[in-house]
Amino acid sequence: MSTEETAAAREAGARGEAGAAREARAGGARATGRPVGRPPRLERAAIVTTARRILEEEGVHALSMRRLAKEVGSTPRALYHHVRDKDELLLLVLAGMAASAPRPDLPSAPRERVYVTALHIHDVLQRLPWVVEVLGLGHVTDKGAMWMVEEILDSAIRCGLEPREAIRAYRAIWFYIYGDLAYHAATSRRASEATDGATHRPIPDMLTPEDAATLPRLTSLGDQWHEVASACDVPNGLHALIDGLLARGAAKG
Amino acid sequence: MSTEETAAAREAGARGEAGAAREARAGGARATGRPVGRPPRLERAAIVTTARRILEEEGVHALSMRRLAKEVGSTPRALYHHVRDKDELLLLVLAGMAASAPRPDLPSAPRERVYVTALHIHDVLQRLPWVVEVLGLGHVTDKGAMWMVEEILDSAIRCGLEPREAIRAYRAIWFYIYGDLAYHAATSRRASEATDGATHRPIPDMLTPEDAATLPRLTSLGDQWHEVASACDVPNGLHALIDGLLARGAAKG
DNA sequence: ACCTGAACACCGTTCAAGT
DNA sequence: ACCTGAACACCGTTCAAGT
Repeated sequence: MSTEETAAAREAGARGEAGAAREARAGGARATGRPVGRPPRLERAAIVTTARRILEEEGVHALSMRRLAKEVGSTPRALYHHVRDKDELLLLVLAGMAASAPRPDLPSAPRERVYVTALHIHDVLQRLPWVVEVLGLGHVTDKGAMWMVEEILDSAIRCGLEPREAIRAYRAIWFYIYGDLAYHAATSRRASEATDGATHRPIPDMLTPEDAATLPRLTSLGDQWHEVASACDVPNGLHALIDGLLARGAAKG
Repeated sequence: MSTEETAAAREAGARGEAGAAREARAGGARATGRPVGRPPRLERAAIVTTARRILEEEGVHALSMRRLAKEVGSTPRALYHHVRDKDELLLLVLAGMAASAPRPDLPSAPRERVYVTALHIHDVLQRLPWVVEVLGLGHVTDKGAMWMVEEILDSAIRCGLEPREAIRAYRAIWFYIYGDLAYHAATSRRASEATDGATHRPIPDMLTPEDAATLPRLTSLGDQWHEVASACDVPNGLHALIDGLLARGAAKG
């Protein structure tokens, strides 16, 4: 009971004090020793854990408040005593996710530290497609992931970038990683939803013979497109992007 | 295309519909001249146009089949005679969007052609946030946008990249652009939804004083983060990315 | 304080008819 | 062939009570 309380408090504390205070009060007693109202049957931690399981197993589209209520053996209304709304629930599920992957060993050369950290961000999130979907809703980063931002900023500055250039470099790296993950999340989602033969039609599949004149490169590429598109090019792309970002900083300084 | 036109006009006129002649067309008569069933009151084009207006004015979350049916003066079921499902409707709305922006003049140097085309993609889509949202659902590109892919591939190859390196380069550029657009779409969506004071909290806003030791760069950056993040850095980021991509190709060849 | 059942205002999609 | 009204199986969220 007490361990669950601290777990809930930790979870809530990741984003604010109000939730933690409520959890600490719940099931407790007044100064008189009399229990204060009905004791809780549900715990925030149980709700969040079940929500995370649904997200992991079936993705963000499968998580509804009604479904979640059923799985924790309660009613939709009861959930709203523990989370303000679905948005807050998603934030709570996100909190602490970064800690699920061990922090990698980093090389000493700062340029390589940028690269290895960026690739680590990508590799961790690639295995957690639901996290990418939730981030796509516009939610902030888990605080446990902040060391990665710090590392990229610090290494970029040690490579000669001005602080604000380093911020821009971090953001460019993040947009590239996010774009890759979001693209693959979207295409695999569509592929799994495909009921009939209308599978996903990537760029060159909509070409007709008369396009050969105006789109010769795309036409001649043919099957190579699918082959290249199905392989992961993020290591190569990150190297190119980081080289470009650091070179532009070095040229100025 | 004459007898059935009057029939349709009569039908629609009896219902008090204005502009009935415009709607009388497609499903008309056989070679026999016999009308084949009830003439259509709805046209696919009208449905798609109204859907596009809703998307432009209020974004993808505002488009529902029921709302759309109301706005075209019909019922939800009737829409399904003209589109297979909501997915097909979104595809139809997307088709032809690329033609809405004039094709820019391109410089002659291939490296600059890659850059100008990439920036054009970004600038066009930045003004059409709903398109980004629909693309995020995993839909394919409008065929009218294919010249941009062709241009980037062709110029990259003329810069010395192998065809499959050029594909990878195009994809890296697209992921970066898409990441930037999706990020800004998500944050502005959240900002407009913000009911209470809980506005969007970007990365450094969750720092506490005791984080100064482990996250010194982020701590010292402070307000610079918001300043840099609110400015558009895509031109700079594209230059860096393209430099890196083309240099890596040149190094090999 | 916490929970329940019912309701409100929505979704996408389909059934069974009507014209 | 095209349309309508009603229905099915869902949503997130809230009201009015019960314990």
